[in-house]
Amino acid sequence: MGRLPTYHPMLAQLGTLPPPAQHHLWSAEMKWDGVRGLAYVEAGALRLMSRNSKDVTLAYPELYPMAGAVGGRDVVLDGEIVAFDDAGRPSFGALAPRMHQRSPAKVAELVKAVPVTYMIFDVLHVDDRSVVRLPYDERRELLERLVTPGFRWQTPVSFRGDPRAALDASRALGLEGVVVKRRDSHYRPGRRGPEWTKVKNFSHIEVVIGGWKPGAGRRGGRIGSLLLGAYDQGGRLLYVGHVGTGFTDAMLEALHQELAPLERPGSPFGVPVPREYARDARWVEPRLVGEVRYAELTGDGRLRHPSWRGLRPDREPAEVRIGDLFSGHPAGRSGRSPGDTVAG
DNA sequence: TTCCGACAGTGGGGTCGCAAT
DNA sequence: ATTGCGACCCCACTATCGGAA
Repeated sequence: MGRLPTYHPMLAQLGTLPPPAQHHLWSAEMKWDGVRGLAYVEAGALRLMSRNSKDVTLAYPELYPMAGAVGGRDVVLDGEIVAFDDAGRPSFGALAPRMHQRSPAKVAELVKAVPVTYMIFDVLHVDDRSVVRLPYDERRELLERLVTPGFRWQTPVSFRGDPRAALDASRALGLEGVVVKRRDSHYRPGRRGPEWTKVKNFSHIEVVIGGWKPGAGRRGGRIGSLLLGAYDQGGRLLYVGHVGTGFTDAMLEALHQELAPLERPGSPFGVPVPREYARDARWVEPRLVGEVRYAELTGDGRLRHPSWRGLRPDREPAEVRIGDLFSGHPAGRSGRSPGDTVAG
């Protein structure tokens, strides 16, 4: 049998849950926060490829035995490589050191510290046959017959029925969200479309603008990003990250107008902002409050995947407390609005 | 005509490796 | 030894354009 063809992973589009009348057309899977990987099992050997078709096999030796768990077939599988933290939740941060590591000795250390699990959710090819034209339901059935779950790999369940229940479960489990997939859809390699829709559990916070960085390219001469802060118990303005997306051109212009008269020579932050950010920063009096949507906080207390929602002129900067980031906002009541997760 | 998909280009938090300082 | 930078990972988002509806 011939060499396996190369596939590019199909991507999900960010969106909202389908309306209830269409629930029977969709299936929901938990969204695993890790790195995408296509697994090529050929002649009993595993090859793992990243989203951009880089060979990352050497970084994940604990997955090699998976080659013996597909009934001796040559297959191409699609899934997510995930590292779990002590609480049993997927942790991108715990996975990060592995992603670029190729040195066998260092990899071995990392495997021992934080082993990964391959969450398999699709099958693209079996022996000489591409199965991407099979509908999702049939590929799932094939996948579950094909793969024998192991300690370091599994085929997590696909939920039928009300996807809202799956989304609620994802939130309760501290997961990123769900991916809903059309049960009659083909696998479209390398494409991003609504037949795979990711629905995420976002949080919202209010932040104080403490400065901004000039942009580049078409953002040249304008705001590139905003430096954000929140006050701690001692009244110090702590740096919580940047936001550089979510603005329309008009919003950028309006912000520029509002920030210009607030400019000041030194940083308003009560603790040093990392040098690489402070270098070309323009500081402002911390008077403006805005709202930011984000996926989660990093280990350093920075916003991950932040996006700007708009100014909050109704808020006082002094009300913006860092404590709101770490407590008092359990996942689930952290300011989600219905529009985030439910189709309108 | 309007709408949608794909793309390019901006921005974020990270890690690692390597060249320049 | 430190710093800067690009290559990879994760990603959100806006603006644009051409073709589908």
